[in-house]
Amino acid sequence: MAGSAYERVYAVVRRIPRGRVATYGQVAELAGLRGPGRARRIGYALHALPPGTTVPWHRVINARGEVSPRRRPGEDLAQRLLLQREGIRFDARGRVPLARVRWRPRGRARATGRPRRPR
DNA sequence: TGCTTGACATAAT
DNA sequence: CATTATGCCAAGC
Repeated sequence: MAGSAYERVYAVVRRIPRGRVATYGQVAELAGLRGPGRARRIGYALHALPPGTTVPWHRVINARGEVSPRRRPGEDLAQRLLLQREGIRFDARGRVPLARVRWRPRGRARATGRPRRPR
């Protein structure tokens, strides 16, 4: 039930508006999981989603602005089509301009389009 | 109970 | 800018 790390992740993904995308790291941070490595769990959580879910999992992509290459060929392609269907354009390299389509949650948390972590 | 894999991220080359 | 190597944590077997 609610309270699980997965539920928090799903809750965040559900807030992603149509036509916008979020990165795994961004979702992880918004879900309360911070730091490197947590992003990996986001993919795991989404993969655990049951069929027929209402969670817009396809709006979650990697930090490169690219659809993560998955083990099953074709799945990533389907994700790309879903995004294109929402008005998101991909360039020849299969990447999306994150600066333009990245979801910017306001008031709820930071993750403003600023680089996260100075080195 | 312990090892391997994984829808990633970051730093280095 | 692309690729390679390493780190992190949890779930699956």
